[in-house]
Amino acid sequence: MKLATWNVNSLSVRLPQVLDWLAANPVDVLALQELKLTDDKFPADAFAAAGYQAQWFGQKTYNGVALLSPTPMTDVVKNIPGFDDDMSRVIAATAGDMRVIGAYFPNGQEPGSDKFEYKMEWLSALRRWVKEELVRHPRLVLMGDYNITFDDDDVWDPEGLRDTIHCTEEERYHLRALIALGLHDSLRLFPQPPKSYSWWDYRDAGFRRNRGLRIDHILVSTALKPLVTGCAIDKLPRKNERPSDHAPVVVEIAV
DNA sequence: ATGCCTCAGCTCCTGAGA
Repeated sequence: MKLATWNVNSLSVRLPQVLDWLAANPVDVLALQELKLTDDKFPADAFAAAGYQAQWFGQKTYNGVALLSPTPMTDVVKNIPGFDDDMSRVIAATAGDMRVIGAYFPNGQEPGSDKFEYKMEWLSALRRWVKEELVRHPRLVLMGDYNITFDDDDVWDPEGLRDTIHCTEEERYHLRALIALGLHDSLRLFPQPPKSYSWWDYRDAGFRRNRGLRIDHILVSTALKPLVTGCAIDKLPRKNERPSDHAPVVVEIAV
């Protein structure tokens, strides 16, 4: 199975690019984040014509997540059970015998802000739920835009950005706590080019200068880890005209 | 320098993203 995650920063704008990408990169599951559209505007017909069924959870202007797959997905869950949230950030489904969670983690804006506090609460709730999901579904993939870097290797300017948003110890604590549940960072299971990032600021020629962050991750459960045969960031779509600021991350699992 | 892009929308500016 091949699975991928991509923050498209408006599906309305990026739909042609997503369809092009799927044509060149057939996958079993694609998780999308930042749809920025309401459910009634989701282009289900366009994906169906391309051979993909969809489950989606939209929201006006902000957030919004979806899962695409050529085969039916079941047991769909939207957002974190038991965590009251007015933002559409999580969609989970079973594809084959694999549980897939696509998530758009809160940005957090700035340490100490209300949005940062919400991010911490959201992360705690996610962890409680994923812990339960892992019991029910040993074969589990948690992928999406985490808005958190693991360490300095994920940051183009570790000194300049130390303790800024995406790079704080509080955020990284939560990321390590997810790992401690029995999840594994797919990308780091394989050698990668130095300075591998998944997001680059639109401003100041961030992509051209490779001033980026690795904040989009695919975590796999311990049962899946030995079956993972590859993981990579696909920088090609970032070179498109009118690109998303994020690049897709792709994992291959021998199941 | 609370900006430098990009996107949505209460659209010709503002808020948010990261």
